[in-house]
Amino acid sequence: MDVSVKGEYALRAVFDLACRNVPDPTKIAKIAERQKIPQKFLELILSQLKQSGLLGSKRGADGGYFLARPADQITVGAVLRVIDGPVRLSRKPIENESPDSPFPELWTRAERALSSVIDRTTFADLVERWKQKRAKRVVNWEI
Amino acid sequence: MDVSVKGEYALRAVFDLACRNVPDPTKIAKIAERQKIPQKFLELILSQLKQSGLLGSKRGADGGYFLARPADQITVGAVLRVIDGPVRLSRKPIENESPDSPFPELWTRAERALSSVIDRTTFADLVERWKQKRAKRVVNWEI
DNA sequence: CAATTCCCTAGTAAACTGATAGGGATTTGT
DNA sequence: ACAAATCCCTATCAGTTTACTAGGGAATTG
Repeated sequence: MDVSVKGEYALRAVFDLACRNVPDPTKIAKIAERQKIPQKFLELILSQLKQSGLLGSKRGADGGYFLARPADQITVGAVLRVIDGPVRLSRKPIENESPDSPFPELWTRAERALSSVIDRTTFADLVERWKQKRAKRVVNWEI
Repeated sequence: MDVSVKGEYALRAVFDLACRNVPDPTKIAKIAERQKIPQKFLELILSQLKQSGLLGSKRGADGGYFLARPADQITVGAVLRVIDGPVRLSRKPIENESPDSPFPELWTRAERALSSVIDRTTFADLVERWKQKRAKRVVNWEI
């Protein structure tokens, strides 16, 4: 029922890329440093995100990773599903259970509720909210 | 992000008790048999549920387990929290993260969404829906 | 052409999961 | 009183998963 550490790393990494919404590639090392993620571990994560089509990459000097589409078309749910697998409460339909169990319906309702948050929240949303929060903070500071 | 097998066993066991809403204790062995749960494993689960106050028990011949309160006052969420720990998407607040991260807010929104399902669904609800489904099925059969 | 970067495959210690084993403590019908 | 039934408790364990680390190979570029 938890998002793994790997999943959180993935979210932080994509958020990092979404923040600087320039098309220039960002190096793994930079992301790892800024987000405090073990670099070699991050390599695996970014590679997975690339293979699933969320990120693009460029090799060689001045290479790096970048968002494969605009930040408002990448959801939190999409990233989590790539890294942590299907977002569900129960595991695949259980065998030993009586066929008319009351639980499958419960699970679908729970999953819909969850999905309504993570599949409707894009990284553009996250960046926007984050900027607003920062702005507010600065104002309070100045007062 | 998954409910463990142990968690599902716990739900099935409590549901089993909620179905026969008599105050008579039900034996572990009976529940294990009906719900197809390894008996020794179920003992651990029921013991946990008892220590957390959701179930009561009686020893000796004609002993067994029973609901500690009416089924409409026991939620799915309560059972899951006892067995699988706090129902949350992210683990406890992460240290290495920048203090004004956009994620904590996301997690609370997700948890609220999840909670709105599992903490509002009681075992009385589950039993009722299950009975309605059975009834419907029988009607369709007869047609 | 050599430096830089991503890319790929393995390995691995520690924790967690889903059990099983073996008995001990209590109650109860008789 | 006593033996059977039942819950109660601790320990153990194989298998899987998690969170990394290691080491190099492949592509790109200045």
